[in-house]
Amino acid sequence: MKIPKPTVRRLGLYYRCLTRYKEEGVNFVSSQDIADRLNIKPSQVRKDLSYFGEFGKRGLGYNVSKLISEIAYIIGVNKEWNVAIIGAGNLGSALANYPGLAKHKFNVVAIFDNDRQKVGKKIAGIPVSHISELDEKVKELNIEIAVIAVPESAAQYVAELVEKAGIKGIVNFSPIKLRTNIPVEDVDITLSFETLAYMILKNSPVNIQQEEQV
Amino acid sequence: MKIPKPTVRRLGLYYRCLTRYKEEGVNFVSSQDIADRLNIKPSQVRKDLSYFGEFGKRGLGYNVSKLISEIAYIIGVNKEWNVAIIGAGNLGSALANYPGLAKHKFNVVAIFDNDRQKVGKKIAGIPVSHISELDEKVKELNIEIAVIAVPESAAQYVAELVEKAGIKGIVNFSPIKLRTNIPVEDVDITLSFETLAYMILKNSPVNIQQEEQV
DNA sequence: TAGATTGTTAATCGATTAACAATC
DNA sequence: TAGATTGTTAATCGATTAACAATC
Repeated sequence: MKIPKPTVRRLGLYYRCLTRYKEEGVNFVSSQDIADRLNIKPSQVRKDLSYFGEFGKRGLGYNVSKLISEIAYIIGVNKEWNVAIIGAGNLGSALANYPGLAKHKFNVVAIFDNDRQKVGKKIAGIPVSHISELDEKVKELNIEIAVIAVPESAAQYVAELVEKAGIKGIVNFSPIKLRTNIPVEDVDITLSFETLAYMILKNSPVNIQQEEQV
Repeated sequence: MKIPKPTVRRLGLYYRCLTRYKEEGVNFVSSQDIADRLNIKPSQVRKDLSYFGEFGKRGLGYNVSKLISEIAYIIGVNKEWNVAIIGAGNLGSALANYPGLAKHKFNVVAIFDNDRQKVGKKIAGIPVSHISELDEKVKELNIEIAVIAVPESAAQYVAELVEKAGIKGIVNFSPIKLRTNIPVEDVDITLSFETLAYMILKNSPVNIQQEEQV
């Protein structure tokens, strides 16, 4: 069955929401409870879960611990992932230092750059390797995910190297659409700022733009 | 007229794509040209632009320079935006140091934290202010956008402070859904990794999960 | 049993795409 | 004029939501 992309993304949100409920000592929740916290509709929650099985009890709701482990299994959060960061610039270093990744079992185990000056230097305790060592390190360290944090001009080329090296998926921070045969998730920070800028302009009550859009 | 959210986001993509065409010395492009580079359909491009006006010439296409300035005006890129980062942790410092923002005229002019230890220290040349100075600095520096890079537990509270201070929009890096009356753009890095993880699992040819989803 | 809440169907809503007359 | 490409309508596709029988 075809699973809608937004459903997959929401699965991650459910996972977190349920983790919070568990921390609060709650054992059972209804789709309504989850929906309220996430600002969505309860039928959305039930529909999303129904793609993967029947996890609830009618009249009762969902067992929090059980649902957490079901979702963890579906989205692969029950597994550790080894991650390589390509590009040891500002963004790359930031991600290597970001504790949120390791917390979710995405372990940064290698950092690559094409600048020989940077090779050998440590970022977040990890020595930077030259990009030419990619194939070797991917096998050695069992790397499955690559983060692309290189300038736009190098991104497509790097994506191809990454795919050839046998990496299984890419989180792409560069602002271009990569052409690959492996899955890519785009995180486009600048685009988010631009979208926000548009929404702010549209929001302002006194605004020439407003007129044009009506 | 109601503009679809995806259209607004694509406007940013068109802007970049056109900028590249301009750098390449191209004067006119067709919707087909743009669509090819972005992996979308030409009718999508024309439809998106049509929400805002008639910018092309039939038989000829679009004047690159003219379309760039039209889109810049629509999404507010022709304007400088002053940005405050709330949270001087790893993510906050990374964003302050990220040159991609200033390049797109999103100028980080202030950084706030509630940790007195950090106040006064400089990040990317900007001294960290205590969060209690928010109102004052927002007026003084004409801050319109806040970046929320604080832990989950503080995010909603900070969002309310930000709104009260008169900031017009939020880019939210915390993993919770903020309840505000001003526009919010969510950048959920961990969620992107999780979504990728799911896609990788689904992609693997030999996989127990695969069975369940069919 | 009565009340609550699921899982699922069908209706609705919104976004994408194809098709084509208009026109450069 | 002939060829190309727009702007826009209508058809299609996909995702969300309401509604409700099933059932704990």
